[in-house]
Amino acid sequence: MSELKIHNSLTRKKEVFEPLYPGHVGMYVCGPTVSGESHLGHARPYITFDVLFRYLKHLGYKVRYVRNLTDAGHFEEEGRAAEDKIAKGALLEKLEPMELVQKYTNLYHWAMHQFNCLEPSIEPTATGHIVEQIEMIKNIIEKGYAYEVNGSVYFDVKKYADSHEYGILSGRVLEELQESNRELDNQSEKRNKVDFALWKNAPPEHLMRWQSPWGEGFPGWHIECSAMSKKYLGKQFDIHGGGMDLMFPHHECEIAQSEIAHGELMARFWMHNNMITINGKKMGKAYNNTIKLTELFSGNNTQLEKPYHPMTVRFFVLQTHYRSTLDFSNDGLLAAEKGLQRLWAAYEVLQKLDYPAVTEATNEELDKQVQQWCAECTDFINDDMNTAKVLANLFEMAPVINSIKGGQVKPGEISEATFNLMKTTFDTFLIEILGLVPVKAADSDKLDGVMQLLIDIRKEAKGRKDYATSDKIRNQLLSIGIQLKDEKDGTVSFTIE
RNA sequence: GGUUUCUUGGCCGAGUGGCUAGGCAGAGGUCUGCAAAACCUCGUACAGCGGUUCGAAUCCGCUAGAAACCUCCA
Repeated sequence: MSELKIHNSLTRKKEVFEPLYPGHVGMYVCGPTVSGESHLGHARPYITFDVLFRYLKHLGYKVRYVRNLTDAGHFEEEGRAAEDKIAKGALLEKLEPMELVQKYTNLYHWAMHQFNCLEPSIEPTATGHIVEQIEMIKNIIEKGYAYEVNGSVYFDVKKYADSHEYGILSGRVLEELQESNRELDNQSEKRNKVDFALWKNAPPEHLMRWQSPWGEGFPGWHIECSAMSKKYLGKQFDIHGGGMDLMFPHHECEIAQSEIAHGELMARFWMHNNMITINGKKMGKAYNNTIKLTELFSGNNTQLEKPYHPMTVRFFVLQTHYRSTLDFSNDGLLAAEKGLQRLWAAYEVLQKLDYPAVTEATNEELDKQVQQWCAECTDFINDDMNTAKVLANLFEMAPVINSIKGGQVKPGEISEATFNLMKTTFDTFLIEILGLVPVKAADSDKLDGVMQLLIDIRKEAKGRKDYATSDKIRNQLLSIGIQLKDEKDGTVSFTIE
């Protein structure tokens, strides 16, 4: 029996996972900024960590999964700024930040639901924890690692680096960062260009602002995660996850400010999923190649040949290891769509099969092979969540399942126990851990009745060799996405696209 | 400019020293009224060059190409 190993970005090695407190796991994942619509890039981390959340629960841990919503910051919506100027008098026409937050939060939750991602245990918002953030900043100032300039507060990275490892996560070297020739905003206020803001003084036009000991302003970009993770998971917790692009500077800054405020390394395991690329390029505003999730599901984007079902996307994501880049393409998704369909078909067959009570397998080799495939699923998921390999093994078993139904494998070739193990393995891994759900047609009872009628009519037509009629039924059903399958025993089943 | 990573068969994509990944597409076959579905069989791929080793896709070096981070970003 293998044990769960996780690649820790801190050490860049796979390490055996053991929680800080036996039986409990605290996990924090950086959530989205809800000032815009969720896009394909969001699919990756939240599906990845959903699988981890599911697996940890499967292992029997009591897991507290905290995933924040960043709702404090700059808020603009296309077209809204111009409107604002025109309709200055009407309060309801003005840009109301929380209105946008609500809108995009709803869309994000909807998309996560489509992906069958479990809801996190706590989903704290940055605006709901201004007090905690201010307290934490005060704490850091008291300890002498932050300074105030013109109503803004900055973290003193250089001082921190004198006694701590700044760059421990990202491998950055402070001197090299300082040599960087990039120009940043408010450079003049900072003692060093590597310093980062804990609190920013709000210019008059800034929409979101709060009272603080340093005047009206808003929290810096990194402090919310430190403050909220501490509140709900403690000074130190087990797992902190997020996209690779957050490693620097976001997570590096979190580590530094938490270390000073709480005196401990905030998380023991840091996990980072890799990026999604489109035609080899990272998806992002700068490349103008963003695919929103609503577009992905509707097909309403020039980069898409057709709409893709959320389960196809989830499957597509899980077919690649989370630390590899995942290149998006229509061909890739199309292949995933077909593959998943085949896997579902096998899963449904497995659900319906009656297997005889055979204790001794007559085909010992096959029996052993199936047992091995099942056992390996555990090893693979334990090996830094290798979902690609788990899926590969499930695919290995598809022909066995279909052969039992088709008669190529005789009842008794594998034992009943092995057959049941196969069933359990599919339920546990495909459904429970990987979180894939079968695509169900609505109104299945009535549809079944209609289908049975058509199947009967076709059967009668075939009986009198009226192939024109039987083929018409078959072909027209196919054209609307319902495929008839003539089974060996003469029965007919169907699948809906 | 600095840092890091990647380059696998038609496409996608696992894999870190010796053993078949897997999916999609394609070819042949079984079944079928014909199909579809299902089942069986088929590809000897690891950017190039050199090195280490009994043995390398897997380790080391060089070359070429690509990407990410250094700035909001999942």
